[in-house]
Amino acid sequence: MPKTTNIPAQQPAERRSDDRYDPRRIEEKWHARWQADPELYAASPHDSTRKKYYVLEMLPYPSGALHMGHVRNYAIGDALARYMWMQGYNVLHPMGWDAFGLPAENAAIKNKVPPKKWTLDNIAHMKAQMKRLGFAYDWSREVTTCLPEYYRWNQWFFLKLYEKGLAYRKKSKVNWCPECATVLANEQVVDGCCWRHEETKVEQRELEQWFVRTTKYAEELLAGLDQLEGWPEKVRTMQRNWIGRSEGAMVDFRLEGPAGPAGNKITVFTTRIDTIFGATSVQLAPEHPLVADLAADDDDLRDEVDELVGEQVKAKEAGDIGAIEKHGVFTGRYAINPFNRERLPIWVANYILMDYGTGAIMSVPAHDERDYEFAQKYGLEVRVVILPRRIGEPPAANEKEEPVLPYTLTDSLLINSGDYNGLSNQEAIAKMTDFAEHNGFGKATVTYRLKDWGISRQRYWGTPIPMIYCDKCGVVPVPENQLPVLLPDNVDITLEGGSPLGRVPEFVNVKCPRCRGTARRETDTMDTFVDSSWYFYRYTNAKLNDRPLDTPTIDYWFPINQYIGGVEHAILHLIYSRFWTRFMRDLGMVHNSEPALRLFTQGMVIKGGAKMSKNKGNVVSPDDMVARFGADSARTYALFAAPPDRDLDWQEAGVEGVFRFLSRAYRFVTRNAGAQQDTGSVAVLSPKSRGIQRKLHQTIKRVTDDFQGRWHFNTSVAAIMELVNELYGVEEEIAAGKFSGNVLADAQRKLVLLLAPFAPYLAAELWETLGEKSALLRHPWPEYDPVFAKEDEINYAVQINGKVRAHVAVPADSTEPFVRERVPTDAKVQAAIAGREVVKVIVVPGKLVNIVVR
RNA sequence: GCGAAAGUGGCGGAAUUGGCAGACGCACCAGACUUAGGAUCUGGCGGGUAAAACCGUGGGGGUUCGAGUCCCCCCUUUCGCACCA
Repeated sequence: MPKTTNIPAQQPAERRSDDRYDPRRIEEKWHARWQADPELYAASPHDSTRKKYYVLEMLPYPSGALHMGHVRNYAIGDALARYMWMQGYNVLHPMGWDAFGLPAENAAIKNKVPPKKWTLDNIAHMKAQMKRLGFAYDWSREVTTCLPEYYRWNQWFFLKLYEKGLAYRKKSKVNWCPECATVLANEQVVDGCCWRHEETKVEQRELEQWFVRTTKYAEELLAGLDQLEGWPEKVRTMQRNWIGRSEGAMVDFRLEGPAGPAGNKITVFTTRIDTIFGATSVQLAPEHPLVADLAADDDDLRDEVDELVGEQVKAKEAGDIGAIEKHGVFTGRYAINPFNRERLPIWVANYILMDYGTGAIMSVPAHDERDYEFAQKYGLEVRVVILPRRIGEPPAANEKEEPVLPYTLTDSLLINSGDYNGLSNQEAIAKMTDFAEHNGFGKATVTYRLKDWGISRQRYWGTPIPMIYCDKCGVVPVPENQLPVLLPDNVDITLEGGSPLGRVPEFVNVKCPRCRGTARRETDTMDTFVDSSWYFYRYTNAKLNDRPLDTPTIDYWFPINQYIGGVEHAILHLIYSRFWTRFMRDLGMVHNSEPALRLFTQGMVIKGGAKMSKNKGNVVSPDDMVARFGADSARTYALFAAPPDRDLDWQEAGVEGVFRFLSRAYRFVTRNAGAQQDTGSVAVLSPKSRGIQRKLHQTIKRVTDDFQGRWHFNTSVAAIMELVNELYGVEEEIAAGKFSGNVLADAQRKLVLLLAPFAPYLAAELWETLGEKSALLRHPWPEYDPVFAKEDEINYAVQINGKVRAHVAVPADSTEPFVRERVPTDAKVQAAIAGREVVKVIVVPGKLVNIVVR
């Protein structure tokens, strides 16, 4: 353990003990008091007299212990919650546990401890840590997702999804993580690897799985982003990209020659139907169903296609499908362009993806870089059909028909396109789509990159999917009144051979709810992102046991005013929960369409330039920080070291600095708490008293502005440090009885109020020291008075030709003409401009004077 | 390749609208108090100079009385997207 300079316990005992900041003593004292008062942080259920404020931090996975990222996240939310309480709001500030998930199973395998015990033990420990850190949570609303009281409603919602046609079962290629031994959603695959195992390549497996129809809300999820002005633009962009809306048209190209089982036409998706006269081939994804037909009697072609499939799979697994070297093979067959009856060769190409659009494209080498590259490689015709020129504009003298020129949809027109020549691209798109629709070989289409959410997991520690398979009746939902389907205990957990629940006969074997015949339960569990998609609704009424939530209560609390968490959930959790909210809205259970008005994504906590991780051995333990410096120092440092949206480099010496600051605040207030009050006759304050009064109000303004605006709590803390430094500067005057007692008492009380959101333990202790009996948390936030904050005198910076050469003090209420006249007469200024001609004098009121000379 | 954010002392960072660059903290240096200091207090602390001048916000240009801040070009880092037809 590294040696530190400033451990309270190591200070000699003979120092004046009442003068020494001992966070352990203070924090243990208040911790005990706060524990005894469960109502302290409770939100009022329905308080129409006060405005509500719902501040939410993303709930943690109970991995075992809090890390510094948690501390930072919660320190931000807690400061905000406490500030809003002091502003008089009815604050809802809850906490819970995202308690299902694979690590519990891994721990079970490794340590032979049941997942439930492991999880609940971890929760108990982490909850104690949170309480010790002084976070003001309303624990009466705690949500633990692995308990039947919660997950039964996951099952209930699943039945609703099924009832509404939003949950369905489908056999398809799915992402499989061999490390997790389970399927992953598309959102959980990052660069071809598992989101939890960054080194593990995700494999493709053909499985029958449950899907949730997130795509039903694709359009709305996209459009809603425009309204989410309180969300970081970065997150909105990421979601827009993920949804990947693309407007275009489907067009059928009839197959020439015999048709096989896959039909007699190729449907392509294109966003650029206006370039269709420039199409010189049709290209299929290697896994397109038609390819099997075309290669039916051609072993060589089949081999070549297999090679293409292999190349694509390899590139996908490597995560660089974008860099794949284009490779294709001509099938020997042709398709007919419905617009001009041309025969186009049909190719199969390794860069065409089956899971986007229709898995088939028309290739227009002249106006698409990829098609151009492919055409160059294989000698396909390049036919220009667009000129980069406005309609009616005369051709430039050197106009050439060149491929792949940059052009916009409005500044261009069609050529070599039959009846459509001379139209702008925009017009052509509309007319050609119409034409295709009227003639039955195409239609306008919107495609999305977003896919339905695969929620089946072949794991034990999750919500059982409430479905039953009956040989006679098929898929039968578990009747609502039989919920919850309880997760059995004592399950043999391994990471091999499918769902652990499948090895529990008393779970699997069940009577069919319809025909009473023998049937089998679904043995997969739900993705844990189901749990976190709606947990924040449950907080409003966590103990309801006859329904998941109470709509009037939701209407009072929602939407969430401020959501705070890591940017790593920009796609996953934040898109699922936006989906879930709309689904609940359409069930009539909530009336908001978005869960959260504002989202804040805090930066990471790093150490020595690297993210804290056990592998790198650079983890700082919150317990250790609390033991050595106290919770207040750890929390305040987490806010002081960097603006909350930036990465924070944890430096132990910095925590010591904050500890020193809190010590100074503590010592000042304890030493001067009993200062005598003025008798009332002092009309004019001493300059130092006035100075403190001014600094106090300037500080109130700075801290309040930070809460209202940018949340740069690092500058808030710095401002309070300045105030404390200034107070130290007047201690002699206080000791001599020359300082205004009223100003001192006011400054001390307000200093404590300003500290309260950041260092709640210290603030509570000092509040009591000052003889205050009221609850600090509900005490009104101090108000800034501009009259007190105003400077008496302004020290103007005087520039000569833009360089500062002197300072001249003038009374603060000086008019601009006065300053303009007074400043140049100053001796130092005179000396600086001696002998030169004054061309111009620029006065910036309250700041500076610039004298331009020649 | 496309898009976004960032680049300021030895370090973390300040400067919200174009107006005194480096607040606040760390580290460091000096002094005071002390048997002692790793406590506390006071002072110093971008480079440079005896003191000035002068030079300094990734680099280069520009606009302006005045640029960390605005404009143009370039470099680096981080993040996101990347044959999406």
